[in-house]
Amino acid sequence: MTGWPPLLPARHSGHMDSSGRQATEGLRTAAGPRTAAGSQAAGPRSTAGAGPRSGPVRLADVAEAAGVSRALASRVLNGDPAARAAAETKARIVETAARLGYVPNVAAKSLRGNRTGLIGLVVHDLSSPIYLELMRGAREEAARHSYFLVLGDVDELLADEDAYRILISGRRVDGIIMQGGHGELDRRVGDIARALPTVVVNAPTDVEHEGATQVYPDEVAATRLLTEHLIGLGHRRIGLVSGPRQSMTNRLREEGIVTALAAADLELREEDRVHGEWSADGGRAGVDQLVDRWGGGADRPSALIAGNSLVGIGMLGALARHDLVVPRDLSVAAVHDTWINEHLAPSLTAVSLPLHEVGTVAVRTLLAGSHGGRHILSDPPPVLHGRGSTGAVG
Amino acid sequence: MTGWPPLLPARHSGHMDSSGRQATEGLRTAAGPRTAAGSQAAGPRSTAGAGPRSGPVRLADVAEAAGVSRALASRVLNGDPAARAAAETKARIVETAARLGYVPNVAAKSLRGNRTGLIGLVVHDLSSPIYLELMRGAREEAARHSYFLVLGDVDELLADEDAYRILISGRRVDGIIMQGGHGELDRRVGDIARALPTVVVNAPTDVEHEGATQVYPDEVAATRLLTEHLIGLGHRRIGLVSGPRQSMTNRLREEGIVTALAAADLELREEDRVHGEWSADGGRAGVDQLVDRWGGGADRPSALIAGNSLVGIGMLGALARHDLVVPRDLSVAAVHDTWINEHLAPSLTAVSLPLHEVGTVAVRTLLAGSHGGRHILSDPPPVLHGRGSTGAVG
DNA sequence: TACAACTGATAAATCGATTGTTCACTGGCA
DNA sequence: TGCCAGTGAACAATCGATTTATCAGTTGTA
Repeated sequence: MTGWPPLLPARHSGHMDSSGRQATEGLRTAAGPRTAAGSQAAGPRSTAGAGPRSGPVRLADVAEAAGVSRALASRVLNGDPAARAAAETKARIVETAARLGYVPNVAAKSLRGNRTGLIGLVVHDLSSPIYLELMRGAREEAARHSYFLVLGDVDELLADEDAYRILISGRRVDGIIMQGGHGELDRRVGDIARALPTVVVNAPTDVEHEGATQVYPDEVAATRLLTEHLIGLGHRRIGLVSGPRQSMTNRLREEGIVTALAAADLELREEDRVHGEWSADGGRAGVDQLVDRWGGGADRPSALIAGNSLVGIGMLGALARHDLVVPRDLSVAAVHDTWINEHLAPSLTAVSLPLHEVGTVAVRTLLAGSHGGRHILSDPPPVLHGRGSTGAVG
Repeated sequence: MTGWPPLLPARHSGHMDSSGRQATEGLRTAAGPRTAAGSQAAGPRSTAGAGPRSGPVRLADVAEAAGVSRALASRVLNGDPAARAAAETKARIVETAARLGYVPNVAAKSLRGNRTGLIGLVVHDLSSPIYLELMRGAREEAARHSYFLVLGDVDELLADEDAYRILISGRRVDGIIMQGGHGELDRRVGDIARALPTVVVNAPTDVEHEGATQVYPDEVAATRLLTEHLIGLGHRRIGLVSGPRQSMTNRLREEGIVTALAAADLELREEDRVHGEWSADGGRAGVDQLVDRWGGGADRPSALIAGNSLVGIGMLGALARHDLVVPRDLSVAAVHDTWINEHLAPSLTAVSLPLHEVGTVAVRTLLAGSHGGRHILSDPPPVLHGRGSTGAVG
């Protein structure tokens, strides 16, 4: 009625914990002591005297109710082929478990089985709709295998030695999926991968981390498609506002653009590209910088590619503020198709990457045992969504 | 080198699992059998003959190395005041643990302590930037208490009896934070709260779920502020595009609007409100509907309030498509301030709600033992961010 | 008639940490 | 000397499930 009894347990005064946190603080689940019976050592089963048990149903309860041993109950309920039991017995066990509402205790399973059923998902950009799609894919695939996702944060993990140790070394999770593209983290991937199966997603790095598998979409194909679309519309000079120049993601995306342009005997001019952050602010800053370069003159690209969706949103806003009308004065096309794109004014042309699949495959790879190396997803291929922000040149 | 040995274990042919999933599939961590020594029953400690142990460092290892019992090591490392040990001994234990790189096994701790260190976060709208902020707040607060968040999905949980049972009854998490506003789930909150400490966030429901605490921001104050802003700009007729009419969230938001309007002797006309989904699509549909009602005439509100940020984005897009210029023809203001708002063209005026704090408080409430009832967050208060989408009437 | 093989099932060890209880000492005091 | 209280620390039960041996019967077979 009044809710849950478990309050924060009385705090110990001295903490040996290296951090200043309240490690002991927390919840207690409902169970409580099973029977007040304290010591009754090895006496012959004292089935008498004990109440009907209050806590959750244990395997032992099922076994007892079904009149078999815990061992057999365990095997039958887990579908262990080594469980040689009469069909009738099997049925009885299963039925009893269902009747009693038996649910295995996860902690006990983990302890014994050395497997937690959890996958750590370590991100550093929880606000990006781009990353969310990946996260959803991962979650769904994990669920399919009865796994759950545990959320971690890169910066926190790096800042907090303890959290880091607990997550990585405390065997709290069976494996880790990390969002790459975070310099500091990228440098520690090796350590992590040595402790746990590790998959790095969606932001390839140059270093081939020992043991960590990389999973990412076909970036080159995506920007190639985008560029071909623009060329098809008659654009001959195309600019780019992207993320950090040296990041591998950017380099791959540039590669796609350059390739497509080259095929049409065009090139990506040095003066037409700007590099900054992978964010809306970055997009705005990029546009400001370009407009500044152009100085009001007409000597400018007729189309701009946004390094990602966020950058694209920032660009549209900034262009409007500079009184440049899209697509009349300038076409804009972005990498990543999110739900926002079609609601912008003008709606934003974009190429979609299979981020959902990246998440899916990351989990699958992890569960199958990661082997290091890179895994480029080319299926499904990038798809172009032509919208209002791109128009024919002229 | 080749990566992680643990592949998917050979699959059992027959599954007793009620679902069709591969419950046994998964990862195995590195440990492996500790020593090949099989049976050596109760013989006097055979410390000899065993290698130096390959797996992770256990408490027993620390104890042995420090020359004390496991019990004492445990107490000292946990800062248990009941640990009466010479200062020197304590120091030796702590030092040894550090030197060996001891990290407690989470599963063992959970099993013994009946506490997992995990909080389930069950959402049904992982793509909304609104909800993300809440999620970040929750994650941060959880981390502060050495808790981690486990991600769940409402629909999945409802659809998959097994997942539901594992998460709720399997003692996989110590408590649950649920995103309210999902009819089907709202109806089952009572069951869940009976099994686990439960907090429902950000979408109040009428039913006072027994045992579940509700935490949400001061919706009324938010829309009141928004409305006052518009009235201050000279608007006398204000419309609303919102979510489901009967949802409590909507009713509270309408209440704020009506209150503010009444204070200025104005009212919210029936014909000026539209109800639909809490999404950008909903916003678009709402505008389409209103425009249809107006039929091109000038008999319409001079300002519209968007029930939330997503709706606002959809509205701006739709208005542009109808050739209505914001804010010249119509002002628009939304509930929720997200990063997108300032990048839209025009930038979107909005009132910010303390979603981050909702997440924070939800976790804190859960850890402190939830007591049922409602918890309305009025600190920090809603803040108005005036931007380009609202202008003086005229 | 033995011996092996198979059936149906159980006992007990194990996973790693926590914690109630007990034990061996050492001084202090009568 | 004898007893009590306080220190410093160890024993052993426990949490709940998995799994390796092992066992008692029964059948088949050489």
